[in-house]
Order: sequence, then C-alpha cells, then structure tokens
Amino acid sequence: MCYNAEAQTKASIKYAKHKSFDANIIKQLQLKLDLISYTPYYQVSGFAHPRILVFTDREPLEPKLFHWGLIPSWIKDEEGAKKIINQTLNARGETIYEKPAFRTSAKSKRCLVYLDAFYEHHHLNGKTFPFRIAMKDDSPMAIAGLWEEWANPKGSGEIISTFTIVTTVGNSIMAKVHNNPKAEGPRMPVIIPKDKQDEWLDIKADKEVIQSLIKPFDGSLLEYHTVGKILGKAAIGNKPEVENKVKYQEIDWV
DNA sequence: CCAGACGTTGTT
DNA sequence: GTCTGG
DNA sequence: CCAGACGTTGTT
DNA sequence: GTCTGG
Repeated sequence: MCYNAEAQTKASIKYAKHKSFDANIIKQLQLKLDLISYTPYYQVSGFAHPRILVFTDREPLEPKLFHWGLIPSWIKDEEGAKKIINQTLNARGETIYEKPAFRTSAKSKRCLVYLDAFYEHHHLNGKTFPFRIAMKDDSPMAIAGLWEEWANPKGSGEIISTFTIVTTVGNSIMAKVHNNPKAEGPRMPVIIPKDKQDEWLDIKADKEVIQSLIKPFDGSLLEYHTVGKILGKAAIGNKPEVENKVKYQEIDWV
C-alpha cells in the first residue's frame, strides 16, 4: 500500500504555514525548492525512488530531499542497496521497533512526508482501476515516515539519505477501494492529524506515544475517485491532469 | 561457530 | 499461473 | 504494489 | 549492526 504518490510542493508550503513559520521562512523554503530544482510530482511511483521533500525530527524546520525507499545503514554494497530499496518503500507500523531495517529509525529518525494524495488500484474482473485518495478539504496529508543515511563502504563516502512510509490497518475506504485479492488485509499509510504532527517528530517521544499515533486515519475526512491509467504503457505520466476524475463503465459507485 | 538475512502488499 | 522489473 | 514477460534461431 | 538458522 502506498507506492504511488502526489507530492507537489504545495503540501509542504501549507505545512510551513500551519507551523506558523513567518513569511521570511516560507520565502526561504520556496527559494530552497528553486535552488534544488524540486520537481513537483503529480504522480510518481515509489519504485522510481524519487527524491521527495521530508521534514525530519532532527531538523523539523529544514526540509530535506530524500530518496523514497529506505536503505539501512548496515547495507554492505550497491547490490544490497538496490535489492532492499524496492522492499522498504513501506514499513509496517506494527513492527517498526522490531525489524532490523527500521528499528533504529523508529527510535530516533522519524519524519513527515507531506503528500497531496496517494494512488491505489481497485481490482474487478481481472482488471485494475486507479483511484486517487486525498483529504476532502484539500489539506496536505502528513504521512508518517522513517529515514536513514547510508554510505557505501566501498564507495566515495557520499551519504545517501532515504525514507520509508509507515503503514497501518486500512480503514473502511481502503477496504472498498484497494481490493487486491492477493493481499493479506487492508493497509493504508499512517496519516498524522495536525495536532499530533509535532509528537511524531519529537525526538524525546517514547515508544508508547509513537505507537499510539500509528492507526488508521478517519475515512470520513478523505475523498476518492477514479483517475486515468497511472502505470504501464498507457500511463498518463507526471502531468497535472493525472489527478482528474476519469469515469469507468465498470465502476458505478464513484 | 559462520553464513545469511534483514521487506512490503486487501482473502469480499 | 508465476516470476521479475520498476 | 502492478505490468509485463514467459522462447528460439546465425546478424540489420 | 544484530539476529536466526544450520
């Protein structure tokens, strides 16, 4: 769950405003985005390992560009990194304090990823239909993430910073939309409500507090609709119109 | 002890 | 049907 | 996770 | 780095 995202900078700018940063800081954030030539992602696959803006617990006022797909610090070489990075796009919230790949990050390397939306597929009669899920009020979704730094021991010493998206049990909306017959139970990304976002980024927060934040988001605050193809040869690509509603004959409930 | 893994995903 | 690549 | 391949042979 | 399996 949650392998396809919309990550325009507008979500991060809204975050900055929510945090009551003064105009100067917001301006600096925009300058910084220009400086690093941030590409707005209207729709991007995690498997492409795009660099997305994240706010870390270490520097919550200094957003960073990290690659999607967490590479644990103990990975020994490029081959190992390539292998694991496609398997750590998501982290099961239930086990982040146990899994070797995530536990150090769970304790002290948490982050928030402000997404405008995420995409999932509905399965029907052997076909798939992409859905876009976003907040009804168009506010950014603060997605719980973990981050890590990796330097190839056999490399130049360059540090590659990466992140993963924490998932939890899916709510009723996900149960309806994301019905892959092969999966083991509805999952969804952890969305942190506004009043809890500082807690997720609090380095001093203990395990119990963090775990209490890992739960399904209120489905009544989310909207969803079918969109054009986002994967494969027929994919629309990274264009603004991917978020537009597209009606499918077979789906009569949206 | 050494070698190898270390991860994710809707059963309506 | 099942595996690999992204 | 979904999309696409899944095979062989002497060349373009 | 740390744990599990053999």
